[in-house]
This record gives sequence, structure tokens and C-alpha cells, in this order.
Amino acid sequence: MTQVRVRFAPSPTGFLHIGGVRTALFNWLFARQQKGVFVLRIEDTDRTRSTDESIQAIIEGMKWVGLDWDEGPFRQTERVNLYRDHAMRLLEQGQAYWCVCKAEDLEARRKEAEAKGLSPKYDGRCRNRGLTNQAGDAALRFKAPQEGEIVVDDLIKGKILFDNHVQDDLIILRSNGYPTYNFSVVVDDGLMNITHVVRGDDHLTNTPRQVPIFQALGFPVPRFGHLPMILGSDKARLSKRHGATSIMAYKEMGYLPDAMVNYLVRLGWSYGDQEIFSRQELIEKFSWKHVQTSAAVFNPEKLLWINAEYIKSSPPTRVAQALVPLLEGAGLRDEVRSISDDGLTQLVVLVKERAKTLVEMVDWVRPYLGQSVAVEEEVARKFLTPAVAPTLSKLLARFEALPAFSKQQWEEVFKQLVEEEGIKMGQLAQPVRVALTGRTASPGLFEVMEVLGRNRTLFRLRQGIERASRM
RNA sequence: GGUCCCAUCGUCUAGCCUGGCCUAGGACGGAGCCCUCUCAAGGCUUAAACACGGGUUCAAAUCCCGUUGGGACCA
Repeated sequence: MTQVRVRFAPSPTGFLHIGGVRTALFNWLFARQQKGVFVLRIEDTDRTRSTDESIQAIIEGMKWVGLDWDEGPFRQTERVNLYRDHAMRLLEQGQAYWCVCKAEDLEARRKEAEAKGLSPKYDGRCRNRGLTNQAGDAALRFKAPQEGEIVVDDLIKGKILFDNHVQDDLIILRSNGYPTYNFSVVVDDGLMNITHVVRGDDHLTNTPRQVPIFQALGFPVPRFGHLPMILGSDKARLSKRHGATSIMAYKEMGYLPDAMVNYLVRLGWSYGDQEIFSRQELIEKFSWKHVQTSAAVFNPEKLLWINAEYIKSSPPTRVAQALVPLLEGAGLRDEVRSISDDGLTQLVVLVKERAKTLVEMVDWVRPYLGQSVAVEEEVARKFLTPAVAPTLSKLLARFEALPAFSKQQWEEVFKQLVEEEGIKMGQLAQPVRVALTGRTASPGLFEVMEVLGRNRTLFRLRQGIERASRM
């Protein structure tokens, strides 16, 4: 049994796209499950659109989602000579030929053929002319088989038949000496001993063009798997209009990498009714058999739900770590420095059920960072009224009488006061909540006090009373 | 235009290969109720789908053919 070798081969023409991450993810899962090798290859032969920043973005994105590769990153621009050598070999073997047809002529002939109702493929004019490339401006074409058929047994879609009659003699080297996509891919996959080519569905019809090239070059033909596309809510290919498509944008929006991976893998793959998977589980349970054959619509709401699930269930220390850069980004650098790791973790535990993203969490955590807390005018006017001031003062006095904070004890004292005053719980709880957090919504009051500690609780309560008396 | 792919609730999907267990299950989102110091979380309930038409069969979401509709690639 030969070792599984798969690859992810993005073009560095922008940021790392969500669709790309999913393709990488399926390859990675398969490699890890099979104890195989995952290769990262940068397809940058389109020199006009490729940039170094994009390469960095790809690497950064892959690292963030935790998809580690075993070989690479290779860059195709560093391998151009390999492609030329292999092209020349095909020429020597009589499996390629020089073509001097000009683009305009080809276009004209194609239109003509179409008008006559014929297929618009290359008419093979130069196929048997035995031309050389003396002028240095000829393109090299592959002599594609014209008879029989190519059978692709796709890992996902099953057996697909392609008739060779309709196959074109593809250009493999352009007149400028640069290889075309379909050729460089085959040379690389061949030389890198790729056993399973798993890529987007948009490459499906490239497969019957590539298979004969593998054969002509003497490479074993890999297995192929074609993943369905990801669509936007209008069922059009996912693009910026549907919201963020860059993986790093999701980092900035406060998504956890594990949540991202979980969502993306479930978008097109299933394991019965299970929704949440650890990485280890994914590696164990993944199979091509349950990869969906049809395109899937990207659903931000479900992603948000999964993210919330991960925020709730991930180790709080990990969430706290991920939260730090966002807190700093929100201008809370000093506050973050003055809180201990344990303290921050405690805050995460306090609010994790309420925050669906880390960005939301920043806002939830904010009231618990300083000594005092800001209370908006409007909120204060509504809850910190002179009418409640006396009750708040009584509460303060009773809390002050307690030497140390004890959740149970303070809650008892609180409820007793409510009873004595003949009011409802909420009538006292809301003003206290506002005094302690500056908000009308917060975690449970006594959890809040626990996190604030005795001193800050009393301090904020006093401030609240002061404000209520002034109203 | 040619070739190829695809088709179950609004969305992600289970079931399809190996027909009967499907009065089609789960999840997100929606609606309602419960819990409740607020907001969440949680629990319970609920609406919501086999694209259409033929066939095969005692029986079809499941197999076959066609139609329609989406999509990809080629240039």
C-alpha cells in the first residue's frame, strides 16, 4: 500500500478564501487519517495576478485554522524549467507539436465552426505539419487522444465518462515559453507523487484533459475527487457581496478557528446527525462517502451558532488567550495588562454563555475590567432613582457588615431585604445591576459580585447610591 | 453552443448504493411555552421538504428514462 500524498494548491491572487480553506481541510483530514503527506503548493504562474502578500496571506490563514503541511510551500515560478523540460520530452516523443496559429485566426475559425454547428475546438491545423519553433513564437500543443474515452472514478461523484472526440489539443507551453495551468499541474502532481487530487468541482472538466498528459509523461494517474462549490445566499458563487470571504476576516470578527473548521467541514460532509466534532473525531470519522455531491449555501447564522457552541465548550483559558488581542485592539491594552490570566479566564467563564463571538465577548467583559464603571445617563435616570436610593443604602450597609464575600451569604442577605421591603426581586436587582455593571443586561447578579470581589462591589454600589441621590 | 456535474424543509443535512423500518429524522434560523433578578444559556412544543412527468415493482425519496431548473468548464 503506497502512502497517501495529497496537496492544496492555491493561486496567490488575493486573500485565502473560505472555499480554499475547505478544500485544504478535506485534503488535510484525509492525509492525517491515512497517515499520509499533505503538500502545500503555490500556483503562481499567472505572474500578473500573483503577489507575495497573497502567499503570506495563504500561509497565515492556514496556520490560523491549524492546517499544517508536511512539504512545501513550493512555488511554481521556481519550477518553470521542470515544466519546459517535460514539455520538450513530449515533443521528442511525438506527443506534442508546435503550433503557429495566431489568436485572432483561432478566434475566427472557432466562430466559423460554431456558425456551421460544429464544435468550437481547435481544428488541428498544425497537428501534422512537423513545424519547428524557429521564430521562437510558436506555442506547444499536446496531442490529445481523439478516440476512445477517459473514465474518471471520482472519489466523490463516482464514475464519469468523457468522450475523447471532443477533447482539444491543449496548449501546454505558451508562445512566451510559460506553461499553461493544465500542464504545470500535471507535472507537479506527477513529480510530487500525488496519489489523490482533491480540488474544487470547477476543475472536473479539466480532469479528462489532464489524464492523457499524466499517461504521456509516464506518471501514474492519481485518484481524483471533486468537491462541490460553496454558494452565497442567492445561490451564486460565494463572493464579497455575500459578506466576508477571507478566512482572516473571520478571525477579526471573533470566530474561533476550531468553530470555523467544524462549520466548513459540515458544509458538505456529514456523519449522521452529529453537528459538533473535535479535530480528532474529524480525522477518525472523515470519509469521502459522505461528502455531498451538490453545492452548498454558506450560512453565516449556523456558523455563528457553532462559534457560540465553541465559546461555551472550549477550555476558558484558551478562549481567554484568543480574546487578548481583541481586547487590545479595542483600546483596552492597559486593562488587559493589569488583569491576571486567571482573572481574565474567570471573566470568560462569567460571560461565555452570552457571547457568540469574541468581538461580542469584548463588550461583555468590558464592565469588569476597571475599578469603576460608566453608566449611561439614560440608563441611570431610569434605574438609579432617588426612590431606590434608601433601599440601596440598606443593602450596602448589610453587605458592609459582612467581612468577606460569600455568594451564598450575600444572596441570602439580598433576598431577605427584598422580602422586608415588600418589593419584587427585579425592583432591587435591576438598580444594583446598573450600579455594578452599568448595563441593564448582565450575567447573574451574584456571579457578577463574585467576579468584582467585595471591594469593587461595595465601591460601585456606593457610586450608584450617590448618583441615585443626585437624580 | 458543446461536454460534464447537480436536484430532500428558507439553509446545512440523514435516508438513496443494498427499494418496505419514512404518516421523511436531526441541526441552524422562525413561532410558542417553561425556567428566570436582566440578558443569555437551557428544556419542551410547533410550522416547514422528497423539482416535475413517465416507467419497473406487491411496494419508490430510494432503481430506470425523460423534462425542467441550477451550476462548472471550454473560448
